[in-house]
Amino acid sequence: MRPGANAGCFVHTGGVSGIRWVLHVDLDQFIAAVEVLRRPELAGKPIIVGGRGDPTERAVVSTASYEARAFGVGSGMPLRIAARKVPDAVILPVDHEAYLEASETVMATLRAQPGATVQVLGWDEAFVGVETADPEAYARRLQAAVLERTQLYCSVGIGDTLVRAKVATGFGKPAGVFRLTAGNWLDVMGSKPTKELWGVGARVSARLAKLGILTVADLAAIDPQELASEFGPRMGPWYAQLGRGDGASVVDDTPWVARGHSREITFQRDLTEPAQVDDAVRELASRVLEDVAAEGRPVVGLTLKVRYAPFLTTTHGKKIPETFDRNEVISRAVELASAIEAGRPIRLLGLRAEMTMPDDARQGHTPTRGGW
DNA sequence: TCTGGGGTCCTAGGACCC
DNA sequence: TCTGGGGTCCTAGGACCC
Repeated sequence: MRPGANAGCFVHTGGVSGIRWVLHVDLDQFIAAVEVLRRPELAGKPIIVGGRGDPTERAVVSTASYEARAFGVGSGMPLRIAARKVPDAVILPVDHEAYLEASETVMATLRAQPGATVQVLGWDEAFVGVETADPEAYARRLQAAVLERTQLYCSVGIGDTLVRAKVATGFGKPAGVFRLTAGNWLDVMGSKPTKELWGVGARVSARLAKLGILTVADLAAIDPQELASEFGPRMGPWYAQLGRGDGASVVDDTPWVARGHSREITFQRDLTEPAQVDDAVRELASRVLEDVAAEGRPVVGLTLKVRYAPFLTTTHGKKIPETFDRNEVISRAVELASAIEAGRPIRLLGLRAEMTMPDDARQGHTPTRGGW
């Protein structure tokens, strides 16, 4: 996204006249739906996908079907607890390749639509920018095309900004279409808690509440600079903008360039021996190196993440001179591990490698943390 | 018998330099 | 013999998203 390249709506002067719209396409219960496609007998059953499909292991739910969600199961919940809530659930292992393949077919279908600019956000969602006089009709055509090509249902949010389109999708689920613009934003969202906004989580909404800001309408009314003292010069004003639903309206199909790659291992039994830690770090380093090698860009930094049982997480990072050298990276990773507290049980280790960025990589993002 | 794995970006504070 | 002010770089930690 390019801040400043962000003029909002305009009227196309030649050919088909229309306003530029942002559509947000989100597949319904994507992972569960893909599983049902290859196992039709599962249709209508409560399906939980997570980890290796074994609810006795440490793992979490990736997706639950609507039938399972009715029992209170959702993404991120420990698999063990989810299994307890739904005794009859079908529990399946995560199959990344299958979802990736389905996802690529969906995205290709979106890109094939006339006039569409597609910005992929993840396996199961994308922004589509388009000029049209009838965005609802265009949304219905997108849904029909995706369904025909993949047998998957999706919901579509229509907006005059990325934020409004993204939030609108929630009102369209399942398989529906909903439009949010500057005109109806406050009518629809004003009374909702700030946590409903894309980019406001539990922590920030709690800090906002302490300032007396409870609803989206409260947040929309705040002077952006007023939040800067609480949240910093960038995040403060950005939250105020979120409250109004304002922001970028340009869908950017620039191919994504990863800043780095990371790998994590959760141990089924906590590690206690230094030798186990050493082995695990070497294993992580070689996995990360495979991912980095596929990019062909040198490593410039390493971060080791350590989660001690029960749930204290620390990180140890280091910049390193640009290198492709495998042994160099592994020995730096092992060095980082020397910061680990001796004798303390370890539940998770993660290693992230940062890479050099190409010169033409996009700069000056609006804060989004984890999307585009 | 709590808490995956893959990402991104922001902020605070210390070190260091002039 | 007691401490300015501005800047950059680096690390650790926090927050959020799918």
